[in-house]
Amino acid sequence: MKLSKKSKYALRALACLGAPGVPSVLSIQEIARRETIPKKFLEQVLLALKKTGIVQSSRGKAGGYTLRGAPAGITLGDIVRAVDGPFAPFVCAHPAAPVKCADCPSIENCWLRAVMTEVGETVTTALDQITLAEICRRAAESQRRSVHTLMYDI
Amino acid sequence: MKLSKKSKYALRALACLGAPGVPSVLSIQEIARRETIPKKFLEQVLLALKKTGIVQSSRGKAGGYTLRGAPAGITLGDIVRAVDGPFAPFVCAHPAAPVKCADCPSIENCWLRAVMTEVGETVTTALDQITLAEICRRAAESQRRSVHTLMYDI
DNA sequence: CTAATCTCCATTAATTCTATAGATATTAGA
DNA sequence: TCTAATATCTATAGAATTAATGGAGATTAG
Repeated sequence: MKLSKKSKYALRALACLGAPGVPSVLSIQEIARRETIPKKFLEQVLLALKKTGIVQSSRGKAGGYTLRGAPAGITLGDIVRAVDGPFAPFVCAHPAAPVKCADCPSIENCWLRAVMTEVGETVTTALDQITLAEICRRAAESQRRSVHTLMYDI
Repeated sequence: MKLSKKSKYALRALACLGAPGVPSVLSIQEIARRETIPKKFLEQVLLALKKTGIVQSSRGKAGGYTLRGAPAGITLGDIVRAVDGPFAPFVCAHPAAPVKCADCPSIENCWLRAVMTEVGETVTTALDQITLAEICRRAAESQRRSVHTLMYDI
């Protein structure tokens, strides 16, 4: 079980936008260059992030993307949900729009549904504990450490 | 993000084997029939569950599968890991065999790796809180409730 | 105007998941 | 010993999803 590349790209793009000392507006092209993400694919990712209000955009020359809120107010859960949808262990345990599985008697009587819905909530809560601010902080730390290592290596 | 059908089938098969009042040895065919699972596919699922020691099997006529331990000692995490592998948000955050992602500078300096490894651990812990015993208990409960409902419906 | 940007829709390519097929090995019981 | 019912193993076909690309608008600063 793993996260999609979309999620990964979204995280990197947002960390880029949330990093201190970086222009607050970045174009798709610029983010793609910095993070080595296929430009057209990143376009879709950012569009999804925009649709859920995590980023905002401006068009035309000098346009680009910005974080819409403070990094401390954006969670890993928000990001993953924006690009991959919510975590629903099975379709019948979807938090917003549960659907009967083909192999269940009925959605009310699916005995896996209740417990799996809880599992979904637990995982979602776990993902919502981690904020973009925290991710950025740790990114910067890792960056520092890697530069440090490099100095000693040379 | 969701669990695979393999996981779902594994859960149902194990709940079947762990249900009280059911013969303790069940053949693939019998489990497939009870749970409406494609027989040859179930075969692979049970084989995976066997490889990690969750079930044991006997061959030949009158052969079949049995739980290897008590339902209380088998967790949802164990089951999902057996059939789908461990939860590794990204390949570089794989708990046992981390691999450098194609787009990371190096596995040590991947700044997402550390935080994502922790996320993986958190989710894993959550999945390991739920035991097969608990799932069976709730299955039986749901069964009872559905019969009850049926009686009133008629 | 023009060049750089975001937006939208469609399509192809790659990968993973689901399911099936067929041959072999094992075992209980007649 | 034979037979029928079972698990085991490897391979492959089919379906679905994910990843990536392409191209035609729409918008806007300068």
